Amino acid sequence: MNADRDTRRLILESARDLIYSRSYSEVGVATICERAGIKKGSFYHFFPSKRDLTLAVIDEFFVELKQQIFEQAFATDLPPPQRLLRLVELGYLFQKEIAQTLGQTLGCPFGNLAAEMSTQDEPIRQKVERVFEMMEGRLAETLQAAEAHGDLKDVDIPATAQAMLAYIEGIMLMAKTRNDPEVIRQLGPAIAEIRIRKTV
Amino acid sequence: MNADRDTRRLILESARDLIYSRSYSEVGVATICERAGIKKGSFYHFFPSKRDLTLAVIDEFFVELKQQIFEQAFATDLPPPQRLLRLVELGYLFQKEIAQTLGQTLGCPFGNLAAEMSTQDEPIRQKVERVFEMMEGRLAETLQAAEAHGDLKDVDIPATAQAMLAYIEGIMLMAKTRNDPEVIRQLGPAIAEIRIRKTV
DNA sequence: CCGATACTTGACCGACCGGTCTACTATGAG
DNA sequence: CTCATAGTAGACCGGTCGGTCAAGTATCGG
Repeated sequence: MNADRDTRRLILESARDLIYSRSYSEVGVATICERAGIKKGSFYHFFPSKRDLTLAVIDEFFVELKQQIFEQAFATDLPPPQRLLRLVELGYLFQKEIAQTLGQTLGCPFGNLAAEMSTQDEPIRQKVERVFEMMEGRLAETLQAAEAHGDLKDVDIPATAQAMLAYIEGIMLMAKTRNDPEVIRQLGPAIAEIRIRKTV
Repeated sequence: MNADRDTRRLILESARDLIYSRSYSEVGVATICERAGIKKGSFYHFFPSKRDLTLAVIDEFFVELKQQIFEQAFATDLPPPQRLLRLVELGYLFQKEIAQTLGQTLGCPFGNLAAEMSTQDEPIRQKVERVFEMMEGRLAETLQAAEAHGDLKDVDIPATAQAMLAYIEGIMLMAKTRNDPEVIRQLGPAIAEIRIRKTV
């Protein structure tokens, strides 16, 4: 009953790595089990289906990136606009490290799943949508703070947060398509320019 | 030798629709043949592999969208900045129409393929990269024109064009994820704010 | 030490995957 | 009319897909 958690974690981590670096459809349950060093029977003891595993992987990934990226990026030691630049820089570093070990730029794990699965699996679509909403919330808080500082006026904060997330996702997709993390560094700073004005 | 072209077109169009509305991996050769009303033997007479078919589908799609969207958007009857807004509006209308007939917002066909396939199939990745480069070229021309009008200063035009494309791709992905084309309308106009300044 | 429960194993399922092959037919040029 | 070639049909291939199942073992509380 403690190898329990171990096996579950093993499955979760091998699935996270494989699905992120390839795609949902390209990775089979057999491959996930092989990488985790377990057998299919064990897999289905912990997860009722490949889809449910994927739902859990999304949660897992979000917790991880929250700790590794968002909490650092949005720390209040810098003024709000510079937190946006730090977010982009951390995103770059994350992709850069992956590129150095795998030789490939993988982009955003949530964006990848959204693009592949949104029309194919409604629960996965909804889960990614919720992850995006949480990211937008963090961005909106930062914009709120900027407004309080007097750095921002007449801006529709939720819409601008959403636009900034869209821009980040776009940059990540371009980096993946070009297979070059430097794209993030070059395009990233323009995030601070994005504004959706209040419609009065 | 004229049913020839017909069959090829039939395959191309059914593949375009199916891959766009689902994904590369989710659509099998058998399904494409079924929708096209032909048999597998005919398929492999025209295309050596599913991948080669997909390469042809990308070309096909690009020609189509160039006529349906880009040529209209970038027509010189409007001043350059408004051409960007028209591009976004045409993108919205395109997604809206699909949403009305299919009940789903599909996003950008190239972005979808890039997200799914970039790490899996190098020729497909390169082809999508080239499509993106062509779009960036069109955007850069428009920025060039804006600069000539005096509407733009000290801007790194190729980088800004790339950033604008990233933003468009991001918006399309958000619209797909939320399954709502209105996202494009709400976030689109901020494209005109994006600027990457010249590093001197 | 017992019994229940958690966990693991590996064989197995039908369906589908991309792709091949042979035999057939339709069509064009000479 | 004839022959070569383009196109079509459909059975077939080994391999993989997600998922199941029965039988076993390890580990637990009592």
